[in-house]
Amino acid sequence: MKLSEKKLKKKKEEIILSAVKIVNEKGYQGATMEEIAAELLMTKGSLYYYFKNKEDLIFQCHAMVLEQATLELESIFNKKISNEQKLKRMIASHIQYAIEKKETFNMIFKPEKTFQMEQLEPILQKRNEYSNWFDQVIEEGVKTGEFKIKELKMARMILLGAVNWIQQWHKPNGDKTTEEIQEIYSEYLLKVMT
Amino acid sequence: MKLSEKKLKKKKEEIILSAVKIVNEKGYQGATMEEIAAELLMTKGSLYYYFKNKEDLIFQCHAMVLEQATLELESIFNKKISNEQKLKRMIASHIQYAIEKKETFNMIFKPEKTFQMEQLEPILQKRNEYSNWFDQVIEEGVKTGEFKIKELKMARMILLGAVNWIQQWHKPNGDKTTEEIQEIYSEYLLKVMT
Amino acid sequence: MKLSEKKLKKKKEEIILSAVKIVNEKGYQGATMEEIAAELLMTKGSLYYYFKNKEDLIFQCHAMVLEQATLELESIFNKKISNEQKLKRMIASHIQYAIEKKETFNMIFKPEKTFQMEQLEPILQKRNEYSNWFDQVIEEGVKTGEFKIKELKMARMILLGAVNWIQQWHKPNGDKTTEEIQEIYSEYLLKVMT
Amino acid sequence: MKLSEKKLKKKKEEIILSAVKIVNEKGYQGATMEEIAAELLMTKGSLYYYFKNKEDLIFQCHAMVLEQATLELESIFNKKISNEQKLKRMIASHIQYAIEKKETFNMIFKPEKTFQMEQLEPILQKRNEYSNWFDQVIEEGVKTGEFKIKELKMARMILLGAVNWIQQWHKPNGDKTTEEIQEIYSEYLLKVMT
DNA sequence: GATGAATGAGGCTTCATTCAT
DNA sequence: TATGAATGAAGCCTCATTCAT
Repeated sequence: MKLSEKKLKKKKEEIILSAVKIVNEKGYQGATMEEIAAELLMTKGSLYYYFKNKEDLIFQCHAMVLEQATLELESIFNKKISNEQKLKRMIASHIQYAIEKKETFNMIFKPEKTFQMEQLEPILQKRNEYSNWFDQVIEEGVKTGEFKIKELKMARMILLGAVNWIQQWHKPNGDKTTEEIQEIYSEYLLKVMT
Repeated sequence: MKLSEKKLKKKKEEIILSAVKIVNEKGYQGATMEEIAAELLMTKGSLYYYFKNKEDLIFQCHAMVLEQATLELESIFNKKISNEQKLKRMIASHIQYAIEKKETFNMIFKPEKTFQMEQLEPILQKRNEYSNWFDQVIEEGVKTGEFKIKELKMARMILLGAVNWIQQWHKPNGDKTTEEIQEIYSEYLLKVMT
Repeated sequence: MKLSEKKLKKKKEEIILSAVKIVNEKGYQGATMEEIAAELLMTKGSLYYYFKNKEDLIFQCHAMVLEQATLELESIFNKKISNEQKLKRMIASHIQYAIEKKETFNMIFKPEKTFQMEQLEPILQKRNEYSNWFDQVIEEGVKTGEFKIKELKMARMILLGAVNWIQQWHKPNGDKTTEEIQEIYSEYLLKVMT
Repeated sequence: MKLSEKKLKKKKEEIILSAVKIVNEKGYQGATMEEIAAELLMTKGSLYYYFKNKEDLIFQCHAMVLEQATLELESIFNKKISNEQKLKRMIASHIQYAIEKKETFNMIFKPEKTFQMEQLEPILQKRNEYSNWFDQVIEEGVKTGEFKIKELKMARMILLGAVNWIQQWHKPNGDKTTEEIQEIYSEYLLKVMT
């Protein structure tokens, strides 16, 4: 039945969203099934109808969030604009996640050491996929002469690290708007590339 | 009694070191008093002679580590070298922590959301002290014309974020030595400043 | 409605058979409604259409199994053969249950301590009915002089105990066939009676 | 410290005894850590100071009980009496367990299907050790001509089965004393051997 | 100072049971 | 009739904390 399947999927997603929220507030260990369920006005027992156990649930959180973020990067990559522009936009996209979708963002870049090997592997792979879009743009940019760096990977690491850090200090009502931050960061970070 | 006080302090430090290690491996929630004690061939009961409770212990871990790291920055700042050189050395010092003293490092820059407000405040203050040495060097550099940036705080954030990120990807037997990483990072990051 | 009643009864029996199987594998506590239902490609919710609750279902398992086994003994008792022959055949029948219908057999002679008094009573009564056929044959045999024992009940207990125990050690591919076991057991056990 | 070790051992034994009792009343699955602890006026948490988990506790129950029972058989075997006498006494010993130490007895002869392979193996071995003393007496008896049976194992199985069954029907205030039961059973069962 | 032992709260998980559809 | 979904009680287990010795 298409309908019931859809419903199931939707519910799963709701739960995942709730879990993402709690996990980002409290971390993997700190998040409790109780709280995740309470957020949705469910009882914790119900969660086990949808997910095998806590690890499974948290794993699917990672998977889902990474999926979305990666799609966004991909679409930027496929636009017909200069590599410099692409990189700027990617940085902006990433910053927006860090600031405005703090919850989902943390999930991507705070690799908890809580997964068994079998589950950890696919996550790391998906994370690589995500980073890969940055690498590709930088590489292209180097080819076209827009960027002038030798240590590609290092440059990418600096870039991601700098941007990820934002959510450590950013506060909703700070003295800079999201746009300003995006502007300043991309300006300064592009300096690294040139 | 000077002697017994010294002994007490030494013991406390031993415990803190053990705790730092475990916390960085497992996180705040994951670290157990049992394990922290076992590391020192003690029983967990004994820990409560030295620390009021788990939170207190972990708090003092942060305090101690930050103290040390800050002293190191201070000594660099007081050397008679150019601001560019100072910044390079600070970055190098920070990178070394991130790579070779991973355990203590994490403690500085992974602010767990586990502290009550009373305890959190002094930690944040100490962290500010640490960051402050970076700010001061950058500010001096701008004054002398070595650096040319308007957004001081932002630049410092980019710098710290980039460097902090290292320990997310660095592996002991990677293809770059600590020195190479220090070299590349300070080169690329100084580009931001100029 | 004859037809729908028949259907209902058939379905109930199917469920009972499934339950018998699972209970004998896992015990009362270990058997789950989920698994019992899964065996029949149903969902556990459906079971409650046919049975009031788990206890009721398991109870009816016992009832059904005992019914069948008792009928078998009765038919042996009504044959025109010597009491010695009858007893031999009853032992053989019981052994066959123990070996080849292990699942149903366990149900008869592993009295779980899970029933409330109201439910337990009728089960014990039915079990008595079953045992009674043994008693009657032995009694008749004593009257005719075929058997020579004073403690009838004790003798029957020894007999049943010995035979019930078979399924504790019997393995499908052991070095004795069912027939051999039936032969040896009835020979040895008849020694007790004489 | 000899003393503290002794205390520990004693406590463990107390817990085991409590567990044996509960398990025999409710079975492995039915017995709860809560109840086992309550019996000793402890809290369930404390049990985990002495045993790794439920399985470990129950396993040690089996081990302890089997140990004791086996020692008893061994001492009978080493007496200077006829094999017929030995067998009679062994049966009596076993019956006494079945009747008066019901709780420990069940543990020996109700092989729960709850142990992992690693734990199950040593238990089965110990059970074999126990049965072995019966085998040896029977074998010796056959050699000396006291017993006249071909199927040794079968005879032993009949014997054990019959005796184990006692506790299924025996009630504290029945019309036979333990001594009478011992008398009748050994008389009837020795018939099988001759 | 140190520890063995106990505790109790809280977390994960299972499962019989219910009920709207 | 059947089921998908939800519930809540109960069980196992962990662990910070306490305290008598």
